[in-house]
Formats: sequence, structure tokens, C-alpha cells
Amino acid sequence: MKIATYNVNGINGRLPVLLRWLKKAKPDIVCLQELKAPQDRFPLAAIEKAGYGAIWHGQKSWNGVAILARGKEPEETRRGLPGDADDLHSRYIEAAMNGILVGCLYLPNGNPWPGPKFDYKLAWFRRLQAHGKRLLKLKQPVVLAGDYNVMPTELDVYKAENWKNDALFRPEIRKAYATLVKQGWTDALRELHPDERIYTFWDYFRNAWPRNAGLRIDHLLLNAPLVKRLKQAGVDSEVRGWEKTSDHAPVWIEVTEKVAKRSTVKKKTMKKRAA
DNA sequence: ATGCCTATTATTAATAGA
Repeated sequence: MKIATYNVNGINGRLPVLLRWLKKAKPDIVCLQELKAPQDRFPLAAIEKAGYGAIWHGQKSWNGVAILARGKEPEETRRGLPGDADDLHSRYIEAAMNGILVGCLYLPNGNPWPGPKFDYKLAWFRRLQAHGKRLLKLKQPVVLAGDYNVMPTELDVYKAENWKNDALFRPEIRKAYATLVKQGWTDALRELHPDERIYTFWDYFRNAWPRNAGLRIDHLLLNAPLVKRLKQAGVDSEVRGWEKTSDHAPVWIEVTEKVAKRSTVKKKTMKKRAA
């Protein structure tokens, strides 16, 4: 089973790119961010034609998140991150499917630092930590996937010194991410590729894509039951080179369909021992 | 490097993204 996250940067403007990627990559579950479309402008007919059920939380001009599921309807469990009734940004949606709980998030950018937008980002992070703690009490597999707008370490940025005072790399933000992870999450890409330079975003300007001046800011955090099933992880970076493409590339993990039941393992072990 | 590129919204320019 393949689970992906993709900041599409405008679902209507990028629809041909999204459909092309869905057809090629065939992800089972997709978290989308930056729909940049109001609730009634989500291209449901095209998504359904591509074979996906969907739930989404739109917003005029900015933000917007969605969860797609191949051949089924995601069962929505939450819309909006708890902790601030006044926060009207569409940045979090959550659903269950295939026995997995999926949280799709678009964390605030936070620039410029310092300022109210940076404070909002920190506050949002604290709310995510609080919600993450609650999710970790669940026994079922959980993934928190999306655009976190944070490069966790210097390995995740092409030129760290240029980003020291940027809201995506400020120590407070990296610390907030580290605190979240320490609660019991695993950064799936780093788990399987601990030393590799991997990017998920390349700026439209400064010729960033051709010279591979990228950032790793899109992440999939897994709880322990899902880490056990983690097989592969990667970035479909070629998508960044397509016409009229997003500045992000899709990031994905491959997990086994189901963990072998203990009774099955036991039987096999006993058979081996008997033989 | 407070711009460069790209999108949206509303009208030729402002705002946001990262």
C-alpha cells in the first residue's frame, strides 16, 4: 500500500499534473495541501474519474487540504486542528481508510521572522503536538503527512547558512518539530535514508530546480504500528520537472498490507521447530 | 539577496508562498 503527500500549489491550475501523477504512481492514499480553491471549486468529478474518493476542506485563495483514497471513500474523523476556535485556516483534515488513520496537514509558513505569522506557526505547532499526543494513544496505525514547512536538520537544506533566520529553519521551529517527533513518531524518509540528501521542494526562482537547490519540508510521520510495516520511502522528484508543475514534489511511503497475525507467525515458527 | 517565479483575486496591482 502506497501513501503519499503532495503540496499541489493550486488543485485547479495543477489538475493535469495531479492526474498524470496519480495515473503513473497509483498511490492508495494521498494527502494534498494548498488546494487554493474554495470548498465548491474542488474538481471532484475529475478526481473520481481517476478512480479516487475524496474529502477536502477548501478555502478561498489560500491553504486547503484534501485526502484521496483509491477505490474508496475516506471516512472523515476530523476537520480542523483542535485548540483554537478562532483559527479559520483550512490546514488540517483527518480520515480513516484501509485500517489506517491519516492526518493531512499544511503547517503555516511562518515568515517573516520575527512577527505575528511566526508566532502563529509556533502556536499551530503546539496544537499539533497536543493532538499528536492524543493520536499516539490509539492502537491502530497512524500517519501524520503533509507540508510541515520545516527542514528538520542541515541535511535537509541545500545551503543551511542562507536559511538560518528563515521561519522554515529557525531553531524554535526545528525544536518544535523535534519535540513532536520525540513523542513517538518516526520520520519515514529519514528512517530508511538516514544520510541521504533528499529534497521535496524547489523554489520557482533562482533556477532552483535545475541546480537542485532544494529543501526537505514535506514529511510523513508514522506511529510504531505503522513503522513496523514500512518497506520503502521516496520522492517522485521527476514531477517537479513537468510543465506547469507545483514547486513541491510528491513524497510517498510503501507499507505492507497488513502485519502478519501473531497466531500465523506462531504456527510457522512451530512448524519450523517441528521440522 | 525582502528580488527572482507563480498563483489567486480583482483589474493592473496586491498578497502570499518558502
